[in-house]
Amino acid sequence: MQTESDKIVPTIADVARHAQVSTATVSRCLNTPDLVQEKTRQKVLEAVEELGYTPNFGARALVARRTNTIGAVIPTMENAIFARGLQAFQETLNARGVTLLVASSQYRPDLEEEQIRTLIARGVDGILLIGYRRSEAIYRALERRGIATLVAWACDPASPVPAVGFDNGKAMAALTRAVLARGHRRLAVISAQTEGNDRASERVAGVRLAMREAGLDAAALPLVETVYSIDAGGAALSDLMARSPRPTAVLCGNDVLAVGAIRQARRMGLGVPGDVSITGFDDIELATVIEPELTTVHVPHREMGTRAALALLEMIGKPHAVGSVALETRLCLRASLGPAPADRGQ
Amino acid sequence: MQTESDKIVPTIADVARHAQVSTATVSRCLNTPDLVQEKTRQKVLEAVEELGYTPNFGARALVARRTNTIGAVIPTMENAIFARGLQAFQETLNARGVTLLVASSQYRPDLEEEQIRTLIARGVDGILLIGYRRSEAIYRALERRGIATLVAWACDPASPVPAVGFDNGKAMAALTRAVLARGHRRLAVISAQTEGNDRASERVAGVRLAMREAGLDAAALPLVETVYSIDAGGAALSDLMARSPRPTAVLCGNDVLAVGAIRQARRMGLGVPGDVSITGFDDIELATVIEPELTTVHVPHREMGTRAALALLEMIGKPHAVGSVALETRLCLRASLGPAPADRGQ
DNA sequence: TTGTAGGCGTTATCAT
DNA sequence: ATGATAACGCCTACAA
Repeated sequence: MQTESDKIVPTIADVARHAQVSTATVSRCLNTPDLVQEKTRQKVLEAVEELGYTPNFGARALVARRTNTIGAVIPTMENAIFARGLQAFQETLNARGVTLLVASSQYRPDLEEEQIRTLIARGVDGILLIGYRRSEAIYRALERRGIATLVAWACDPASPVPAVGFDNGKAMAALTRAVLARGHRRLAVISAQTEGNDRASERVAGVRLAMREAGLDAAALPLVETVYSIDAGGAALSDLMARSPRPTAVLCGNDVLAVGAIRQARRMGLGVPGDVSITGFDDIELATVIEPELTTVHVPHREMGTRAALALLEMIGKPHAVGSVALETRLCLRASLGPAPADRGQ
Repeated sequence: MQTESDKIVPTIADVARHAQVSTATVSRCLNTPDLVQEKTRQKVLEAVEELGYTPNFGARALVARRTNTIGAVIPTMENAIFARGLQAFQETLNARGVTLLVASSQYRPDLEEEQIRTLIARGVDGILLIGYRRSEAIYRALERRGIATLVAWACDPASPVPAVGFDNGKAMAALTRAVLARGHRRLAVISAQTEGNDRASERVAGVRLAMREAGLDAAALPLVETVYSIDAGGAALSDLMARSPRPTAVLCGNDVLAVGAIRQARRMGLGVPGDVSITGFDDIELATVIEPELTTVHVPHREMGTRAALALLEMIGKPHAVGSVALETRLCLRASLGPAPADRGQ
């Protein structure tokens, strides 16, 4: 029976003693095997095996001044979008021997700042952040320590911070044009909270842009901001449909809200798209599960995660600024968007 | 303009010099503030602020022999179930100043072992694992280092490894009984890969158990094992419905597969539950988005994540085995399960 | 090819 | 209440 106090974590010195060599030789066997003779290497590796030795991470980080760790702060994991991108991000890092440290901010700027500081303190070599909007102080802290910083899920080539993302506004404007092309004139929007969330605000701005292009009054656009959930999307739809005049098309800031809106329409006895067209953004699996299938914008989440990982690794290797990458999004026109119903004077 | 070489990470010595005290005093100010005079503390904290000092994690871990880090290895983040539980797990840890290190195994035992070893090397204080099934060697390695280990998403009180989870087999058996009670006699199952996945195998075993209780031939149960995706669930349904005799109820190992099966039934022109009843497991949001809404088993994912975090922290505090916790699951009877169609001789 | 020894940044144990 | 100093485990000149 092994009790707690028995726990023995072997150190490099134990291995050295066991193999009858110096600690330096052990270290070399593990880090630069070719600098040591076949025979001694054999001996050392055996000792390593036998003792179950693993280098102490802290000690190694202390001297190497690198942790082989990358941090990511995302709003929440409980969201297919981030989960999918993050999974790809993680797989890519992992394949290169880099560990991922994840934190979530729950969409709260104060929490995000705290999380970033924690990651800094942990000595991450690089960090992935969602969107640009945060305090200058944080960016300075990162820069001062030479921590590679990359933004994802957004992309503004004008920003000095490199990004791997896409143009939220442009994509939403394109979708809005497709809606307008079907004759809709009374639009409404259900959005995630725009406060402190540049992705959400840019999407709303995209709708407004397309409306202005079409000569509509963008300022009058009915807009409900709400939290991220299916139920919230439903509640927002109820709200909008109670207004007068009723919108004929409701553009949602993401698929989750859109699915909630469709479900609510169904419960209210409204036909989609007969009575009201509904669109989403992201193209997650949900989009083709709902009936009618959802018109949305496809975002290459996995590609974004993978390329973000590669970009970050490159920045760490040679810390000279890499350029931003804007990935292409794609309109997915599905049954939830139809022609505007004939105007019956209301 | 700041170039890379300018990066200066202040150390405790810099702070000490700045505040004209010893490094010991600085350390005390940060860790045991009451052991130092108000006046000097003031001075030190100012210096800390001014230099933007953060203690070096590696150095601290080296001497403290604790990292305040907990690792988790989950099959994938790209799965609402794990994402949700993990999010709660993370929030709870975070509130207590502990950082989460996440790795994913992509359902591959070899990768999982590698990930666990990486986490061990990083000096995690504790680790969360999904299900029990893995090599003895890994459990030994964890035990030898005194790393608190907890299993989630499963719960076998007989195992020496503590768990916060639920009884997959019992829950699935209960659901199966509800299906049988509606007159179904020709059941079939769509499951995730059972190889190396105790949650999946136990669910299948639960179905068989309930069948035997009802005097049915459990060995003859049609079973399709497939990967985790909506499309795969659909393909599996096609397969099953092509067999003779056709099943009247298809029990799926999780909601994602079930939703895929329902969508496929819709595409094949089959009525659910008129022609075939379909059930899931997990009760994720998807379950009430699909039409008809899905009969499934509700699992308290967030509660599981939170309690797992608390249990792990407790184990780290005083390393004497804590007991396993079996959470209750709940049947959610919804429209996708109906009475067995009248037998028309085939 | 291998060994010796100094130092990485912190904390904790002694003194003072 | 504060300061000097010895670990902690590892890597890497530098020496042999």
